[in-house]
Amino acid sequence: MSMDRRSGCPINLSLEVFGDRWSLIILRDMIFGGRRHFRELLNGSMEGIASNILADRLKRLMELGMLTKADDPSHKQKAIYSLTEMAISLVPILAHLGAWGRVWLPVSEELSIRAELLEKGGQPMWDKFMDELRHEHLGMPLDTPADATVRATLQAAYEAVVASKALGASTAA
Amino acid sequence: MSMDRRSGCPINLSLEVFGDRWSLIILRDMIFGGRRHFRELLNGSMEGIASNILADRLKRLMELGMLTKADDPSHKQKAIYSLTEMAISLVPILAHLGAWGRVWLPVSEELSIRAELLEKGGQPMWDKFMDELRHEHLGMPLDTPADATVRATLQAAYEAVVASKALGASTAA
DNA sequence: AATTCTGATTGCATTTTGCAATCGGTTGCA
DNA sequence: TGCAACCGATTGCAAAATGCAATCAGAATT
Repeated sequence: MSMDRRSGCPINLSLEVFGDRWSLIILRDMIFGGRRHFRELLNGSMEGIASNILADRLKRLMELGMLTKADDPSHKQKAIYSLTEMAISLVPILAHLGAWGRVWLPVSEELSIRAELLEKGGQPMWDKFMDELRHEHLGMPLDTPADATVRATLQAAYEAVVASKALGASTAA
Repeated sequence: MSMDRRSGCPINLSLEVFGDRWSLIILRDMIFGGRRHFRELLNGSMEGIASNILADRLKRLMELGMLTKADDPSHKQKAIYSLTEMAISLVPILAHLGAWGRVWLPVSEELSIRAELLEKGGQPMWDKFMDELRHEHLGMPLDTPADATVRATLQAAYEAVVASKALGASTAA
């Protein structure tokens, strides 16, 4: 992954950050999956990222200022990766991207429910989510502490679809 | 460029469409630059795309349903590339991406003025722009014909910044 | 003491990219 | 009629990125 700086165009520069097949997947798993450790990202990735690519992209995202790394007090070898504000502010873009993909690409039902909810929730939901991420990753106080976090809400919806699909399959069989 | 279909996640599938360094640049030049021909895209590209990469991406974007190709009546060898609705509906994503890049990346002043105006214009401006693109590329009637198109407005702002920078440089020297 | 888990690194084959040269056909101009 | 410029690509080749499996050393668990 080179860093050409081919032009000062905002879209081009953004593409030089995300214009590969893994960087945004890693950020997606951190943001929506709540993953913070190397192994979580490695094994939890649905798309099966290779460890050398993961290591390379984590390093690159740190150099770009999207992530920071800190020692995990509970384990001398563990590193905790945190999102920076630069990465947290991608939430609206991810929401739009998910919404677009849901319309135009062959998404699976259970994996697109999150995108659907996030689209319907709109800016208020994105703001709440970003606030929660700032709390988790930057240690900032929550604006308005809520009983159900956005991530938990999305996760619950996902699991409900998976359960209903399993039920439908078993009754149909 | 392979088409893995690594997972049915909307973000992943979107990334399998845009997750490279050129596809979105080509769409940007077609959408904001109004380019329709191979040579226009080849020579007009600020980032200097190679002709084989351009040919490959145009083919791929057509396979994905983002572009169509038609003969140019004025020239037996010329092909006109048109955006499909799938591509036109990327305008809000490009607007967000530009806005994000403008905040977090070392954009140049003259190249980011468009992103700034597009961000300030918000959804109404995006809607108007998409309407104009549908007219240009799909032959649809304009909802509300306006004197100044969005593209012309953005282009004029760009040229004003270039001119003022040139003026500033000459008076400073 | 042995096993498992941690965040990586290494080697290697395959694929993709970037670059320059070139292709056969078309057009505009002298 | 000749000829240069232009049309959308294609080809060859070196360099870089990717995907995959094996492996690493230190730390924690059993």
